[in-house]
Amino acid sequence: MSVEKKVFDSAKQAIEKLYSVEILDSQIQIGKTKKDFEGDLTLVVFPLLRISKKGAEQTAEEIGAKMLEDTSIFENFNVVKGFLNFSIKTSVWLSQFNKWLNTSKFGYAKNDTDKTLMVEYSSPNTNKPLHLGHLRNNFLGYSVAEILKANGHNVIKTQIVNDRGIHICKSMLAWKMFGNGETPQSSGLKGDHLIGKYYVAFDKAFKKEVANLIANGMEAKEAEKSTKILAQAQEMLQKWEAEDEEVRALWKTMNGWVYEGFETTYKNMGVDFDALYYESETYLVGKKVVEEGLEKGVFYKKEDNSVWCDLSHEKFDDKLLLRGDGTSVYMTQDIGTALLRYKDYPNLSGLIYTVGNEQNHHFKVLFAILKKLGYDWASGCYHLSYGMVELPEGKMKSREGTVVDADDLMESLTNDAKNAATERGRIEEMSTQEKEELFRTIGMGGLKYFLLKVDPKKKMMFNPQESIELNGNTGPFVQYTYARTQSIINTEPNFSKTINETIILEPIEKEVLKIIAEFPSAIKEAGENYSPALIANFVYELAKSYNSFYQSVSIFKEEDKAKKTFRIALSYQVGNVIKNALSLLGIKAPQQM
RNA sequence: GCCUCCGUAGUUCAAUGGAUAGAACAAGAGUUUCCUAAACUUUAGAUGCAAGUUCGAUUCUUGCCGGAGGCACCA
Repeated sequence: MSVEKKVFDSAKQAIEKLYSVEILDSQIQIGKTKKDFEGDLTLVVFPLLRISKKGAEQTAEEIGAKMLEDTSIFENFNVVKGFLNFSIKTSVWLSQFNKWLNTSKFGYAKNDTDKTLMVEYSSPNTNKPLHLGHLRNNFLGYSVAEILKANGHNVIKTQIVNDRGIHICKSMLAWKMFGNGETPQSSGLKGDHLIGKYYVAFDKAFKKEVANLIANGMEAKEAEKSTKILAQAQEMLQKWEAEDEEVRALWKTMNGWVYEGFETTYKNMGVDFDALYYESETYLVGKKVVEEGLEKGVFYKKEDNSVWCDLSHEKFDDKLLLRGDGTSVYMTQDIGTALLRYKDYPNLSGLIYTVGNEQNHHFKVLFAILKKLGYDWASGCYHLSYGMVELPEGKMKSREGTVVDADDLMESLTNDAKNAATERGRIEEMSTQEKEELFRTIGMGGLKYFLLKVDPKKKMMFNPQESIELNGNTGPFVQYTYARTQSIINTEPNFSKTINETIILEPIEKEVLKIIAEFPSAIKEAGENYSPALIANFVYELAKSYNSFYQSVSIFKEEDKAKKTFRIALSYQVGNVIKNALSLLGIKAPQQM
């Protein structure tokens, strides 16, 4: 049982005895004591004044005295206004510490195998390479999946590959028109970048044609609808839907190039998937469901043959599900994808969509439609909505060339890490290969931490000019702290994992223990809130306090053997917790740097 | 027009309705005969404005000001 839980139980018992009432757990507020006050844990007594019918200080004194009398874990207590601060006996902390030392995967919840969650992330379009926004998405989705696993759930990582549609045809058409048979091999370009080049080329040609039409006296809106090149792309889409052999063959080839490129990028990112879904397959399921829904009267048809869902009871506008010509829209595909997933995994108790907050409305509507179709599992669907990554000049727009490319950014950070490590690192005796690995570990650690330390719900700013900081509240700072702990362990690998519980601790040592103690609740809260940022905040606090300890306390020069052993064991435990916390963020912890 | 979200030091981020609003970067001042100075210590600096609810408000409510996103036969 954790110290906090012990205090909680003690407080509850004391209050119920003192005032002869039963109280709710929510009325007992216990938190860490703020650092300017004396004590370890604090009970806020304000909510209890109605029960005690006494002043704040008097109530606090009464409860404190009772708890001290009934429970043996307290050293003493003090009262400041309505705050009851407890000092916990050092031996209690050390006894906890001994338990942690001998627990594998300290902080992780037990695996309850009956709960399986699916986490969707990434889900790119196959017409252009991945960018900074995708990085936030991927790191977030991957990390949330790891955090949910640490909370004892089974997790299936998935994505929906948006491999069909007009945007794909645009790249294909431009390649046919301007490509002269260029391939990744012939051009030396990564497949996804090659396709992205033709997506941009399409847009250029399209804009040029529009400009010509306007110059010849056409209205702007009219001109945008009248270009030959767009008509050709639409024709290509129709051929694709009709399974025209030539179009399908080209589509397969070009998508193949993109997948090859993506594979490299995902590998560099360190993310992976357990199950893939392709829009080219799921949209057909969606169409079928919509047609069935129409027969059952869940949806309705307009005069022009288009199919709609009435959502007035949810106060949404009606939603189009099939166009007049029978083709599907985004929503149709999403219905099909969800359905297919629950068909493939009937035991899913939740489906988490990691998608940007610009689609908040889309997902509300999707879930409402699924409910209307009568699927009970719809209530387990959750939109993990995250904020956009913004640049100083505003939002990234791929067609305006203001995107930060994922491959470029990862490479540039690895390079920054290389410069920093060559200058400051302890890497002389490493092989070239080990060095390369380390640079990547540090660079990616910096990038991932940067994107994950911010509350996912909030938008965040990225300034390419300033690049990503490697000092301060950063991934490499935490990684460095880990390397320090490993250096200690390597000096004395055979230390005892049983600590004498009667030793006297320095305040900073107790502080480190208190932070370690919070790891289990950090994992729990991060899981409940789908927030890797909580893990990042936690591990930063831990690293900071350990560094402070490291600076002010000598380990190997300590003459008291019991204390020395404790300090080595503390380093060991801090190292373990840092390593595990970082792994929840998808970040590697280097042995030395 | 309607709806949703966001405004915290110069900048980027924290703070289950709780104590004197925390960090980092940038700025200033220090710490290497000692286990990794990618570290540590330290100074200065902030809740958009106005009301309300509360013992207590960055947090809840309302209004205003400022910013972002959404409401498509786009994905």
